[in-house]
Amino acid sequence: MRIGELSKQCGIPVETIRYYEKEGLIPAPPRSASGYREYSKASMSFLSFIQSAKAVGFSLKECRNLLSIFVTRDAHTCAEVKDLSEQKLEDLQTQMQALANMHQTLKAISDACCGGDESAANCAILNKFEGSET
Amino acid sequence: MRIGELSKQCGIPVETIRYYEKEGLIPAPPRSASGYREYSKASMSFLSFIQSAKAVGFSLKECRNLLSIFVTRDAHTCAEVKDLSEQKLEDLQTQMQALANMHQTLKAISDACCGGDESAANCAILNKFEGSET
DNA sequence: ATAAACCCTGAAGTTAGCTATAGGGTCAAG
DNA sequence: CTTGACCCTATAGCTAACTTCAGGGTTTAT
Repeated sequence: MRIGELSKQCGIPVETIRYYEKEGLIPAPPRSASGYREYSKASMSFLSFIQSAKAVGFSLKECRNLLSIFVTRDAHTCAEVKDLSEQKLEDLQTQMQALANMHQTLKAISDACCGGDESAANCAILNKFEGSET
Repeated sequence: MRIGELSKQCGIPVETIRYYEKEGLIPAPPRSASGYREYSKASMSFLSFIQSAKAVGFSLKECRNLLSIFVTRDAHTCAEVKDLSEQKLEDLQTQMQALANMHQTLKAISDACCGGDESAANCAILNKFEGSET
């Protein structure tokens, strides 16, 4: 299968597949006589692995680590993999908490504003931004 | 006040202050005979405005808009300012929802793994990443 | 008067994850 | 046999928000 076909199958742009190869996420496939990449179905596992891991918040760098564990999984433990998952779960919660804090703060600021058609000369939101130690 | 002093007062690096000026967030201050920027206390309002707005999730571009409204606030309405706040509140919620979805998905995947010291050859997490349409 | 600490500009580098461009070779259909 | 779709490489560009660097002038304290 050539790169265009693989791209269609997994919904990842051709350039992105080549980019992943360059970044060492997926192995370089064999080439045809004319230099075209020739992929097997196994290549799709790698790409769907990346898609899945990205979808739950892993960075490409982290995907690369996960993939390298995956290909040598006999030499790794479940504990190791689960640790990475749980670390990421914590990351996600930390990020959610940060957003929640921003939301709460902004909500309080926003609620103090009348939102009317009068001039913003004394707008509570602008005043808060100017003066407070938010 | 020179830039180093201003930097110390508001806790923003000197380079960042110059960067904000270049990006049009803060007005260019007058210069001394030798070309040094001379700031007044009013400059601190702008910087703390930026800090506050950034802290609740506004991008620098959005900060620039907010600041331009701020400096001409007599010609703007509370409604306009509040609309921007509420839009940002929605943004934050959307981002939180996205993170919550990731967290939920990863939690389910992670929970399926024993986390033990045995080989990851059949690790549920790796299997999910490889095979599923998460 | 000299050294440390400060200031200036303009340009380039950083991170992440691509996307686009230039310039060229290959393959399949009609 | 040529046209269009496909493939290749290497390099540059994109966004965001800075940070660093190179090279040079100024102020302040001793």
